[in-house]
Amino acid sequence: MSAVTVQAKRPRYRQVAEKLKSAIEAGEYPVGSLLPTESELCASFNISRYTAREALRRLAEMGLVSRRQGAGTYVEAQVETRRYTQTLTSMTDLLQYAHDTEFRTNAVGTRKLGREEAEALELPQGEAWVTVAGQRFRPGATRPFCVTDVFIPRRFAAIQPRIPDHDVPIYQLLESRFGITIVRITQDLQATTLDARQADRLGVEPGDAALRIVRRYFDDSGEVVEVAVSLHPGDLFTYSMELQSDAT
Amino acid sequence: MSAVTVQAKRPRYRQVAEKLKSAIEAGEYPVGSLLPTESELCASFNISRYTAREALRRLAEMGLVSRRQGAGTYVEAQVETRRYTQTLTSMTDLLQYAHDTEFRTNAVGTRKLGREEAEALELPQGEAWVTVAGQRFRPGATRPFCVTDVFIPRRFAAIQPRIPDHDVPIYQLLESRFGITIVRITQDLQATTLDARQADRLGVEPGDAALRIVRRYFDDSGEVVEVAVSLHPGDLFTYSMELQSDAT
DNA sequence: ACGCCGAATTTGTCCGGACATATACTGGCT
DNA sequence: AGCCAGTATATGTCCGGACAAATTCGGCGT
Repeated sequence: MSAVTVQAKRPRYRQVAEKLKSAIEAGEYPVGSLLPTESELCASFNISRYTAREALRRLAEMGLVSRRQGAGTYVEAQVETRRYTQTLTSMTDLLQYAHDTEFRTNAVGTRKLGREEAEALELPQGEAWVTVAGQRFRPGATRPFCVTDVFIPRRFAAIQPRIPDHDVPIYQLLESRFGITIVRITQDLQATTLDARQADRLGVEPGDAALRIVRRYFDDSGEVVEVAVSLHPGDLFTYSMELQSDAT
Repeated sequence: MSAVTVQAKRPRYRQVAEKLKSAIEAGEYPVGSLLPTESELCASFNISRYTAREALRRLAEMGLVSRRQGAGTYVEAQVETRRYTQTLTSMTDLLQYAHDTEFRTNAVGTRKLGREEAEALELPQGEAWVTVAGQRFRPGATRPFCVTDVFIPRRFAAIQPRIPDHDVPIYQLLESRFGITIVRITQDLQATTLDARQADRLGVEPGDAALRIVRRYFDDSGEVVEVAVSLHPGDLFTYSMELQSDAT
């Protein structure tokens, strides 16, 4: 048994990938520089092109390199950053309430935002927005666990009639009605104290704590297509999320 | 020009992948069933095994199928679900505060959890835990924007001396000291009203609203290795997250 | 100086073949 | 009936070769 075949249980392309990874981490190939070409790797490691390509593919999947036809293999990062990702398979995971909850629309209209309101939402004031206000109930509950204010740019005003009894999220209405694709969502969560009007809508006492969630939906051109502000009484709602580390 | 070569610009393996994807979506291959073997695909599509494998690899990357050596290719899902993912590159993204904030340790000790406490954290009572209490300050601030209680299983008690002036998150201490890898993190966010003791630690008034975040860190065997409970005054802290849709 | 064109280079696609390894199945034995 | 070994089958690894397509770059002409 020769010393070269000590770690022989792992496939060849993996061994090559690990060697290249170590070399990158050691700074032998700085970020931005080119890795050896496939044929050079074939020669230096005495492997076929298949094996070299498979090794490079692994590095690309790890995010360490990127490949461009005709150009070569560029080093993108010196270390493989461990990442934690939260994956939302269904929108239920985002909204955090089951599909069988009941939504009651309180008001639908169009209006310009006042200064305070616009600043609080970081939206341009002076523009007209379609606004929707509603409450959400768990089955059989008398007290809502959520009140929501939704703001939609005026160019989508045509969906207004379909809002009052919508049983899918409004952003989905927009997607199907206007052929939009939501590619980015931001969420801000903050604890606030309820004022009299908010407490009344939630059926709790003024001064109680509530979780305020501001969701912004963006389409592929980066435009805001919906802003939703939700208030949840502290005793009725918990926002849960789970993060998995990306396995290598 | 024949009708077969109409969509000729896309590579062959992609065309095969799309055909198989359509067949899966049409229910031709139900979830749980086996897709044709590679050699069958080679025969029916008149392609080489390379092309068949490349097509199947794409399907596997989409999550539609899974492959097992010796067994075959199983259908995993009927449709490619659009997913939104939150990616945390650095832990700063998870903890939501910059690295230059200052942590002051108030107390480190070991104790058994009382009934109430254990139930609130969903941890087994009766066991002894290493506990750490501290505050976190923004640079130059006199009021903390966060007070934290950390619970660590007793088998990690050896890190206690390194806690008081730690400048990296405690979970990183555990990882490097005990060779653990955190593979899963859960977070629960809820709005609460501060009692007198909590308000005092935060330097605010009792009855104020606060954001309560419970973080649980799990290692690769599924064991809890750390539980951290943070309280943030509502006026000083917002938890922001950004979700991207997975491009196909 | 500037742009265009062609040659060299590099990765992408595709083929045929071979052997390794994991899994499932079958039949015989206890 | 249940266990075990052998066999068939499926995917995994690896090789050699060939052509396609994208990129780069130098040289040529204007």
